[in-house]
Amino acid sequence: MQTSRKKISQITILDVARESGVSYSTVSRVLNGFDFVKGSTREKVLKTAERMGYVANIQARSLAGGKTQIIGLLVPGLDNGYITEIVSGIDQELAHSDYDMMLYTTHRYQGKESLYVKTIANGLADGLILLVPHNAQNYLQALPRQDFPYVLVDQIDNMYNSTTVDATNWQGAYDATAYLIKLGHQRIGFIMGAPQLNSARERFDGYRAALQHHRIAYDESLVIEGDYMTKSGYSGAKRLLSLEQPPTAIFASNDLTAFGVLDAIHETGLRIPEDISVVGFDDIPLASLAYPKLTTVRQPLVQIGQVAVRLLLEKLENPEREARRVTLATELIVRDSSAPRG
Amino acid sequence: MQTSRKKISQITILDVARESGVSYSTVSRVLNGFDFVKGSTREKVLKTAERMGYVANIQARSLAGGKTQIIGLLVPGLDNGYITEIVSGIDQELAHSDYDMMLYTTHRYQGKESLYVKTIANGLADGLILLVPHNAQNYLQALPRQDFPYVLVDQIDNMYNSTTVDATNWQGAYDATAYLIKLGHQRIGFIMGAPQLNSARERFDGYRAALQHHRIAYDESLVIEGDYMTKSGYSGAKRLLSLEQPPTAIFASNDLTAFGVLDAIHETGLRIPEDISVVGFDDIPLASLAYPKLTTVRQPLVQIGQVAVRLLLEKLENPEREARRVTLATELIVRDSSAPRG
DNA sequence: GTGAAAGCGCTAACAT
DNA sequence: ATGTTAGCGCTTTCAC
Repeated sequence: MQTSRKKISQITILDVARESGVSYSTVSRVLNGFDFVKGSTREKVLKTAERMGYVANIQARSLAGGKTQIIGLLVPGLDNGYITEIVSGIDQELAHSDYDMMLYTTHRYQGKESLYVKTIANGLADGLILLVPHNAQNYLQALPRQDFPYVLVDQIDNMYNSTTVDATNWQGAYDATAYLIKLGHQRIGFIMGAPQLNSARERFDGYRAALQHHRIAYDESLVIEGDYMTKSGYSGAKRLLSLEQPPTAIFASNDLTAFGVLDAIHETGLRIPEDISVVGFDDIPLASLAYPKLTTVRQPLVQIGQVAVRLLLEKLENPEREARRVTLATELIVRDSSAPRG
Repeated sequence: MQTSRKKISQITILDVARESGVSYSTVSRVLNGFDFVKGSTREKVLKTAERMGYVANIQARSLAGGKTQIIGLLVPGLDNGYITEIVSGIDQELAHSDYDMMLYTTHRYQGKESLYVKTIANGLADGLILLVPHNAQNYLQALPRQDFPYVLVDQIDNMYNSTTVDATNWQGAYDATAYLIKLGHQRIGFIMGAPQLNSARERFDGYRAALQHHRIAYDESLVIEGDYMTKSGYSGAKRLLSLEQPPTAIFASNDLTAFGVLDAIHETGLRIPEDISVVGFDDIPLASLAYPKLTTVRQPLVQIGQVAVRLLLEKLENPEREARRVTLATELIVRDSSAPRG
């Protein structure tokens, strides 16, 4: 179990110190951008460090109580345009900062999440972004004390008062449903997302609210449980289509689900949108690549990631800052998968 | 510049030692699975560590010369199903091991790659997987001595004798082209990938070889430079379609490019595959979601990731192991975007 | 078998 | 403005 590899010899701060004729800590100060260093000394140190190809040892820095300039990112998985878009936003925003990103996937690793959080918070990173944590409570509990800076994305928590970023899920779903109603659709199927997720519940509520406001009776048989995955869209649509009175439109809780719906409908030979309309949610990049191009509710995915980073950076700079919740607006994007009721 | 956050107090190995009435180093030995520890002691230590919620500090472990149980992963970006599929394979395989993954995106950060490599190799990780490094040489050079374990995915390097994983790009392209020829196509457009990538050149060679073997004259006007991105597929197809004698089939160097081709063709009103056939490469998940479903050359993406991990783990266990190159087979997947010449 | 002690490379008081 | 020194939490000789 012990393959004690020799430590690869490194150029340390000490080497740089020796080489540039100053002390140990002066080099540290220069490297950390401290003020009280003479200009000429700073120059000299920087130059020799550069010349010697010095690279800071993050472990040591972290251990000694310094910052790692790394922010941890916990995501369920990478198999989803929704996630990767947000990650991309995080990535972009981080590029403008001095921070690097370290990404952990929790997918398939049940129960490992809290270990990850602990490890990250133990010093591996200066801050943490939790993407769609399926049970935020558990994770947050794992945080050693609540003073470790973190931001929740697309999931609220009601135990700790966390800083969060999300989108107007309710409003988005309401808008999409109202839009379909305006097109003349009365029987609108709904395929729900993973019910443990806040967004799924909010979208469901938005759907129902729109029906109610337009005096359309809520029909339980038109609502299918799902999990935000393509498969659930496929099977859900199959079920809806086999109803005695099938819907003339289907609102899928996210685009991935909508793709499954599209597929199921294609198989039956029905035409989209002539025979049946389909609307998704998220506007992931593929939405406009699908055939027909998907009408959907756009979440500003990239922006969500960027805002998450900004909020975290704020916290990092000023730990006393109050937690807050930022909710970004969604927008209905009408493409080719929806049309007036035929 | 200095927001000296207090170090968050941790449960250390020392706490566990005190609590279980043994020494400091005994705990370390137990935690590292050393042999010479009495069974009862081991039990006791393990139990108290568990009870106290002890989580190892990776920084400290690494600094002291231990292993981090982290493998670093360098990817250009996450905006591509091709990458995320491989990452997913890596992730899956890692789940069966004691290692965690730390992912770095180099996208947009020109010149930062070698810094990353250095940082990672400095102790942040025990090994490194480089995904499609655009100029491997530069990175590898950065590795402090050549004894840091790493694996190259989908890119060969001819300077250092690196362990690599890739797929049969040449053969795959040959097969796809030969298939189109067999369908009766004579004028086959080709949209190339990013020319600095090995895979792009190999696929191009495969395309030409197939033409030659079937005695079809190579027509330069049918070959468009691209970069593996959707846009280049779109603009490339537009150009091909506006030719005096447009091709009856287009072979795109990857699926992303093929999507752009599909889009461009749809816009002109031409039917796929009746009027024109399209073939891609990679078989990313969307390939079967596109309309029409894309005929493509499947790369075993997930498997590539898995193999990369296995090779790295081998190296980790036995640093003396020789470098080797594993090339996995591609497979032509015929779907709905190709048909005999009309 | 187990404990004591010396670092790993760095930051952050504390001096000067 | 710069040097000195004490750790951070851990692994790893070296003793016992």
